[in-house]
Amino acid sequence: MAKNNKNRETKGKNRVALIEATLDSIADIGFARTSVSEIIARANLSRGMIHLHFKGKDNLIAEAVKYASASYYDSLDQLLANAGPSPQERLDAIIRSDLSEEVLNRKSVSIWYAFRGEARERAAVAAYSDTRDARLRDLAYMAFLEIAIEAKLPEPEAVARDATHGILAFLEGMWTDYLLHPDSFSRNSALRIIFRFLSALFPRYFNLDGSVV
Amino acid sequence: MAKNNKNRETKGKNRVALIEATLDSIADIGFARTSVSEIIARANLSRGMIHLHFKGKDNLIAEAVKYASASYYDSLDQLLANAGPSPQERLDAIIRSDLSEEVLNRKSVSIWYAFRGEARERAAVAAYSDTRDARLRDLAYMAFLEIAIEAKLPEPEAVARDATHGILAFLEGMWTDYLLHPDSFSRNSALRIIFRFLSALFPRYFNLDGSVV
DNA sequence: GTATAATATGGACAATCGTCCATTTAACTT
DNA sequence: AAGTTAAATGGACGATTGTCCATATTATAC
Repeated sequence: MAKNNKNRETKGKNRVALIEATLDSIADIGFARTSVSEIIARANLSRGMIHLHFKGKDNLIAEAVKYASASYYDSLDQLLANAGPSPQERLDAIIRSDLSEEVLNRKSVSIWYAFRGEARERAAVAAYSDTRDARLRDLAYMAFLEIAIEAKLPEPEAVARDATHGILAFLEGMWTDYLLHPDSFSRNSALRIIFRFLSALFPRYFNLDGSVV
Repeated sequence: MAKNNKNRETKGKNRVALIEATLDSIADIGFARTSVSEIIARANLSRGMIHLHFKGKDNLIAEAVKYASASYYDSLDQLLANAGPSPQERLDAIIRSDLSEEVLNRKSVSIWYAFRGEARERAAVAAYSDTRDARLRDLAYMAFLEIAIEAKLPEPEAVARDATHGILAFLEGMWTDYLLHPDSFSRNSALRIIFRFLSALFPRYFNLDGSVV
């Protein structure tokens, strides 16, 4: 037992090392230039390791997609745990988390866009992130619906649906902004802009600084 | 003279054929799998043509970036020419154009994201699109500023700046939406969502269907 | 119609790709 | 301590990469 654990720990260590070297390479030099030689050089491991752990490069890439997706949602979940109870506080947490340095940084945004840019990997990304993406979407929808009903807006479901779709598109757009202009990108501006739009839609629940309780 | 023209026409024809074959391949199978062999097969031309017209693959890719960028802005400009005179009509035109089938379609969105995903090509994309992007940004800013001043909003410059940034991020987000879910994406939903947010910010200038005159 | 120059072809080339395996090294069991 | 199993190495392999050139073809000029 103890032996197996130790063995598996070592094995797992190099497995993860390969995945992280792959992601590093993709973030640094792009998907197209990320070769087996590049990956093993970054991981300081020998050629055969990829075959041993993943049976081939394609599988390694697939696992890297899974890993990156899981990392994103894990970070997000961790930050979301601190959200206040009110719907506007929950939305505030979603927005701030998705724009936080822990979730949105040069490496993560590069990796995310690299995978999306490759036709073959888009399906893999979708497969591994759609269920959890749906959960996030649901979280936002419920919060908006609560607000729309309490604010006695007409057609609260339609408002909540559009607001949810809108906020997620907004966040996506901010990620693109960061990818294309990482130096001039400002998290505070991004937050203020989103909250400006939200405060126009739900004046009593948001202002330029975030949620109002 | 006449000879040179005819020669140059033929030459130019194959030059463009190579660029378009490159873009087709990138859209279809991604950047990483787009090889010289793949490109010449799609263009029905011989191996040496890439060297003759572009001196190498890297240069062909660079020209393809330029070409794709120019195509996008050309389509956009053409559609923007039909915009009405009022600021809200100009913004309406920007939004509708950027989400029109002519500008936003499976091929264009695939190409755009493929280039952005490749670290090496991000700089090239930025170089060829930033000046014209700035023009679009300026167009939107001027329109929003006009509205914000006329509506007597406090701090009209700040409002216009945020609204501009916000709308462009919104549009970016909708493109991502289309990339990830091309089948379920709805142009009408995208438009309604954007106009819902805009009508909240500027109630007398927009409603759910677009600009109000 | 012949000469000249531009355009196009397709294969040769070294370099690199990803896969796989014979071998060595390390870990664990008894 | 010897034996057994798992992990790791690094080179061999054929396939494919992008570049480039000798050659053929076509278009223009004289």
